Amino acid sequence: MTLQETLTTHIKQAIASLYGASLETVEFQATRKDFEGDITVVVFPMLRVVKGNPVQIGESIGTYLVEHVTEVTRFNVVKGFLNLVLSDAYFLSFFESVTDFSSFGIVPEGKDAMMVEFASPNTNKPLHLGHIRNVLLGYSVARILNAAGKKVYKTQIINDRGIHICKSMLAWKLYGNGETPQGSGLKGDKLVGNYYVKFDQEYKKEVAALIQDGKTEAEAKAEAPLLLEAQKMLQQWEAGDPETVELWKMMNGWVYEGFEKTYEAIGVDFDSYYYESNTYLLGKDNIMEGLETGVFYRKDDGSVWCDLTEDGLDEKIVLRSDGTAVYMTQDIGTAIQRVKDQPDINGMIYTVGNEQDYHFKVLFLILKKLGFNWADNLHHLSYGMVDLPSGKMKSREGTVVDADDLIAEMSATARTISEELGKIDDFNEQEKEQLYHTIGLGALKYYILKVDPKKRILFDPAESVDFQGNTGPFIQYTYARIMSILRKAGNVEKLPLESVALHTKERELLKQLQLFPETIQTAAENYSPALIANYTYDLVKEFNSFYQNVTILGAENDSEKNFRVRLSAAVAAVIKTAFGVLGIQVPDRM
RNA sequence: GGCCCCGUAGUUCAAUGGAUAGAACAAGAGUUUCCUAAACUUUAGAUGCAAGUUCGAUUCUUGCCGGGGCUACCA
Repeated sequence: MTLQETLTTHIKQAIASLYGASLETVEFQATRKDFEGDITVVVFPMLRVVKGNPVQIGESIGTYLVEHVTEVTRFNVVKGFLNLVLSDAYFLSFFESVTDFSSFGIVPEGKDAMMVEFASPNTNKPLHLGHIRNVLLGYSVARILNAAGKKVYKTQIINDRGIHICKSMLAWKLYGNGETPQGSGLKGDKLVGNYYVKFDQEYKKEVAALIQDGKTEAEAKAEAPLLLEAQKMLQQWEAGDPETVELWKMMNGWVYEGFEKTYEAIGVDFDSYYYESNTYLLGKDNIMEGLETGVFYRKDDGSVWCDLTEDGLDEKIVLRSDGTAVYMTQDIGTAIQRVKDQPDINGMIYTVGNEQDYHFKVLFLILKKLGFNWADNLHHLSYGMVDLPSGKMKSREGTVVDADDLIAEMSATARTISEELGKIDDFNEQEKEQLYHTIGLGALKYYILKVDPKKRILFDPAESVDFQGNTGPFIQYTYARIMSILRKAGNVEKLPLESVALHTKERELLKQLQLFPETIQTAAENYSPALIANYTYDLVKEFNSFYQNVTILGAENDSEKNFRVRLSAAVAAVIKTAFGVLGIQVPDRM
C-alpha cells in the first residue's frame, strides 16, 4: 500500500468518526516550497460532505493523522491546505526499498502491444527539420510506452509513388547525365532532392514562357510540357513499364540509403516498413464490405461516401466514381492490413502533423463504424509545424533546414564550446567526435521534446540551440559530474541508514526521485515526452542545489558519505533512464 | 463562411480547477584555496480583451481580438 492510500484510508476514517460523513476521494498535491511539509491534503473538496470551517477540519484531520499514522510527524494548516510533514524514516525506507535504480520506474514489457508510426517521408527529397520533430516525437513516445509496459512496434509508411516522385525521376533523366551517388559523392537522398528542385525550376521557366505566349496562368501550369511528361511517367509506372520501374527502383534505392544514414545519425530505428507502392490499392475490399453493411453508400455517379454528419463532421468520399482509391481508402486498408500482419497489436499511434487533424478524426471514426475492436485505441499524435524566422519551409524552393546539416551544425557548436572549456583534452579524436555528437544531438532532441507537441515551434538556426539552462547538455553535464563523483568514491558498500538524519536538500531529492514511476505512467497515458523532459530538469535542478550546498565525499561521517554517494548514484541512474526513454544519450564525461 | 489548434515576463518554455502563476535565456548584483563554474545564489519583469460557472479560473463555457491550419473525386 502506498502512503497516499494509507492516508486516504485514515482520512476517511477521521471524517467518519469526527463528522459522521463519508468521503469519496481525497485530493493530494505536493507541498509548495514556501510552506513546511511534504505532502498536502486539500480540504476544500470535503466541504461538500462536511459542513464547517476548512481550517478547523484540516486541524482535526491533521491531529488524527499524527496519532494514527507513524509516517506523519507533524502538520500545519494554511487556509484549506493541510500540509503534512513526513518522517525521515519514511523517505529512507523508500530509498532502501528500491533495489536497483537503473530499472526504477520501468514496467516490464507485457503482452499488450501497440504500433507507433512515425517519419513517413516522401522519396523525392531529403529529411528536414519537420521530419526531425516527427521522428523524435514518435520514437520517444514508442520508448515511453515500452517503459510503461507495452510491447511496441515502430513502423513507418513511405510515400514512394506518385507524381512528385516522377518529377525528380524525370528531371534526372533529362538533366542528370547519369549522375549517381557513388560517382558524385552526394548522399543519395540529397542527389534525388536536387533533381526535384531542378524540375520545379525548369517547370517554372516553361510556365513563364507559356504565359508570355498569351496563356492564362492556370492554363500554363496545366499544359507545361514537363508536367505532361511527368504525368505520362506516372501512367507508365502504374502500367508497369519496365524502364520506368527500373529507374524508380534505382532512385528510391539511393534515397533509402540516404535515409538510413540520417536515421542512424539521429539514433532511431524501425521494426517494419510499409510502402505506399504496395498499399495504395488496399482498402477497396474493405469499402465494398462496408457498403454491404451500410456504413457507406453509393451516389448516382458511382462514387462511394461515408456520411458523418451525425457525428458533427461532413460527408467523406472513400472511393472515386471511376472506382479508384483516395488517400482515405488507403489508410483504411493499411490500418486493417497492419492488424493482420501483427495480430497482437491493439491500437496504433500515428505521428503526423496537425494539418491532418481532420483526416485522422474521420479515419478513426470510419474504422470504428466498420466495427473493429481496436479502433478505440487509435491516437493521432498531432504536432505543430516547425517555422523558421524567414517563414514556412518549402522544399521545392529549397528553404528548408536539412536534417543532416542541422545535426552537423549542432555537433560543431558542441565542439567549439567543449574546446573552450578544455575538460576532455585527453580524449582521442574519435572519442571527441562521439562526444560532440552526443551533446549536439542531445541539445537538439531536448529542445524539441520539451515543448508541448501541439504548439508550433519557431526554430532559429542562426541562434542554434543553447547549451545552458533548461537544455539537454545541462542535464548531460550534471550526469557526467555525478559519474565523476562516483569514480572518485570508488566501490561503495551499503551501510545501514538508521543513523542518517536527512538534510533538507536530501529530502527534496528523494521526493523528486519518488515521482519518477508516476511520471512515466502519466507520460505514457498522454503520449507526452515533454512531461519526462520537465521532470528530468527538475530532478537535475534539485541535484545541483544539493551538490552546491552539501559536501558529498567529505561528509561528516561514513554513513552520511555512504548515503550521499548512493543517493547521487540513484539520481544518475534515473537521469539515464529518463533520457533513455526520450532517446537521448548521456556521456560519462564531458 | 464552417470546423480545429495556439495566445503566459523582452525571448523560449512550465503550471491533474488550488496557496503568493514556476524555470531558463537576455539585463543587473554576487559565489570558485573544496567532489567538473556547461554550475550555484540573488534583483527586476507576464496570464490578449470582456463576461459567466466556482469557495477558488492560466486551466472549464460564451463572445470578441490576434496567429496558424483544415474545409479536393491530391497524397
